[in-house]
Amino acid sequence: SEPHIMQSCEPVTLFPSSDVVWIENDGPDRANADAAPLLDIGEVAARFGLTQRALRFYEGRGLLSPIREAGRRSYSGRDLDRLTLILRAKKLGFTLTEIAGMMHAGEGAKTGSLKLTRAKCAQQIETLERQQRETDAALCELRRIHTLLSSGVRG
Amino acid sequence: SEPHIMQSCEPVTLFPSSDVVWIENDGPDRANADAAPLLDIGEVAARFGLTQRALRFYEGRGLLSPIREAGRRSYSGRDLDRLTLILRAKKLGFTLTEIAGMMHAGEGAKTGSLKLTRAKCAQQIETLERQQRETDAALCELRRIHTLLSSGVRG
DNA sequence: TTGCTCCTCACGTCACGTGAGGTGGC
DNA sequence: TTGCTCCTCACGTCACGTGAGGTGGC
Repeated sequence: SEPHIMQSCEPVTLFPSSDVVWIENDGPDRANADAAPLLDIGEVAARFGLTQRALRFYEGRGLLSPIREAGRRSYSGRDLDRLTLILRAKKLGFTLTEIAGMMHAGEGAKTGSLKLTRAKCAQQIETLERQQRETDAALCELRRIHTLLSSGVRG
Repeated sequence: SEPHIMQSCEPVTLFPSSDVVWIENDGPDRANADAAPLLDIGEVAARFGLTQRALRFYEGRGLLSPIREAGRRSYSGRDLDRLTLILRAKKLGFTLTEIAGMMHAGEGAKTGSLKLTRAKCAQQIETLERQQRETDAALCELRRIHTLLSSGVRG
């Protein structure tokens, strides 16, 4: 019931002799449990802490494709697995366009997983490290200012 | 000629008995040097490492207002001072809307400086710290994946 | 009939990028 | 006339937020 838990070890599959990782979910059982009831958009939004608008937006971007029942979206276990993957990739800082590409590359080969190349991984690390340095510098400056405000000029 | 140098100590003025800081520039002499030649948008963009589009956009947001000479924008020393302030505040992670507010609050009181309250400063620190934690977690995971890719499966 | 949840446009936000078509002076 | 720099719309991008107006079943 808590999709936001911090995991210290996320499932990742190495593809032998290749520069590719497949990011996948730990519960390959849920997708098989097609007996599980379908969820409507309100339920999914609540469980994942998203807005309904976000879910519709992901669908518009081709990342999700729940079936329709009487015009309403109905999400299967497989849809929830995909959504979990999307959110994991988002946490890693990838754009929806990038995630769509990684999903597309996952289909056929290893359906239900995201294809992440070694080069892409390294590039993302560099991007986030630069961002980290910039935020560090900003925090340093802001803390200096805040210290001035706290310690100073009260009398 | 290098506007991007890292400064370990940026000029900040304390307003006695108040929870307010005025962020200002160290060169209050340049604004007086009105004898300095006016620069066109191409020059300013080149000197500050910005696009002309960005400068026009800041103007549209009311952050800059260079005079027009024969239809062309002409930037004074005072305009360059304002631009320097804008870029400093951007580095601290403030939005243009926030910067406009800080500039507005600076006019009349301490023209040519940005008004930063203690509360706003603390809030911004919290925002950046949360962002820092999220990026940290992402980097941790990406490095783990990258290590797997590097060390693993070559034979 | 009211109330709830869902639906589809479609415009707004943020900080610009990117042409499209036109002007002025060398 | 060509070439350069500047100009003003105005649409595109990113990931949604936010109504606007309408539907179906309890």
